[in-house]
Amino acid sequence: MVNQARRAERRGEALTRESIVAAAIELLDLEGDAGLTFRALATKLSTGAGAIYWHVANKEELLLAATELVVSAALSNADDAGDTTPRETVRTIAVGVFDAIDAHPWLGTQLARAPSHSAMLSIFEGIGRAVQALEVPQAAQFTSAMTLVNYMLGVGSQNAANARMVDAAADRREFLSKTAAVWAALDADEYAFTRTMAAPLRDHDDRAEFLAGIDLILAGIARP
Amino acid sequence: MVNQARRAERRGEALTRESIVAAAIELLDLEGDAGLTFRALATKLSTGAGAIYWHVANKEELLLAATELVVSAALSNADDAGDTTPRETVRTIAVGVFDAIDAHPWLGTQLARAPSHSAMLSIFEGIGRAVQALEVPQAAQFTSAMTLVNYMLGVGSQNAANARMVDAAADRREFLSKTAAVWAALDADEYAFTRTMAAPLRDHDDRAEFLAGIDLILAGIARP
DNA sequence: ACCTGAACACCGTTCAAGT
DNA sequence: ACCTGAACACCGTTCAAGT
Repeated sequence: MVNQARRAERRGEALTRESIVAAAIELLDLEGDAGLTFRALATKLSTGAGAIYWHVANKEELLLAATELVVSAALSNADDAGDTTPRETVRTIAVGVFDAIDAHPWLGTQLARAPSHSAMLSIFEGIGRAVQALEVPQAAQFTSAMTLVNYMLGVGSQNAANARMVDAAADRREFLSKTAAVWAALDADEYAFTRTMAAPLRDHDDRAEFLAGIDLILAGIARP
Repeated sequence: MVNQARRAERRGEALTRESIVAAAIELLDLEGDAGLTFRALATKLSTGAGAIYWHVANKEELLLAATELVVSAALSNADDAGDTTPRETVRTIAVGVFDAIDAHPWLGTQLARAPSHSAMLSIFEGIGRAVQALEVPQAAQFTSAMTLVNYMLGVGSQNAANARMVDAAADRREFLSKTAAVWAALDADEYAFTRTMAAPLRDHDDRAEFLAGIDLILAGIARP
């Protein structure tokens, strides 16, 4: 009886792995990494916390599945871009991952946390093929692909961390200009360089900056 | 009376912020990220969990202090290297951070988690000065320094994650060769590139590979 | 000023019991 | 087969009470 009531609340939809992962993503997007708890998830799905464990082994597996789903969506978008050069392909994949992390900041944390899983492999494969197409010598392909992917990972975790901060601050622009103010006020001797970077920090565009880094690495790859 | 007994156990040493941070680092090194709890820390320091809060605001501040201490030690080592070229300086700083993360895997997670704090600033400053010395044009300095630091961050979080995995596996070599075997067995169409990278993955040296990535970026920076 | 240790409000996960 | 919901073994953090 009580069961039936519960099921009715979720409109007869059975609890499935897919619906659980989808709800987890919604929760992560809305509340951030800390927002995903089995109790909150259970409430959202009108069920008990324990029920989720029948479909998903544990929290790690749930996060892995969420990551995989979001990344594969981003990469299949990138697939449709119809790039004409390998350089463009690298940029498309990179921007795809960047935008996915922008839309789902928890993804940055997640990718940095479990680099060996399937989402990471897909990214590595896509980048690697483009590197091959760039006619990078066999021996340099590993380093080239890894450098690109590691850079993407670094920016991703930065963005995830920044998103956590911005949550506290009112918005991103304000956050950047506050940080820039801190940089500008640093000790003139100890932080001579960083001080001069306050203005670029305040005015930069994250996405453009990210792509500039990709281009820098591509230039290094192309160099004999 | 009971107080006196406690104090005697820790040999009369007062509980200080420094001793707490040092104990936290030991715990993190020995047990990993999950090993640092206020209860474990209190036991190690022969005190109560609540006592720690008189010296440290919360867990985040504690992790920040631990990160700062380890990074500044690594960077001051790098300072003593007596590099002759800016390229060498970049490599020395990069390797210093790499080795610090190698010795303290939790550091990789931590740096990726809170990029705006003081440890990250010190790294950025060191790299930035070297970039300036490379005579990179003003407008490109921000991108150049950020790209290097983000790459270092990406590798760092990878290494932290790998260290977590290796804990489960017997040792690193075994872990790499197992992962390589998985790569080699991937679908021939879907993972054409990654399959060919199984051998490089198995045989590569982390440190050398990391430096090769730094050199790649440096080559891109030097390119007109 | 500094410390104690119980208590609070959470977690992930398990599992007997239900349908 | 699938779900419930109480229970277990943890967390970080607070705080009245002690010295």
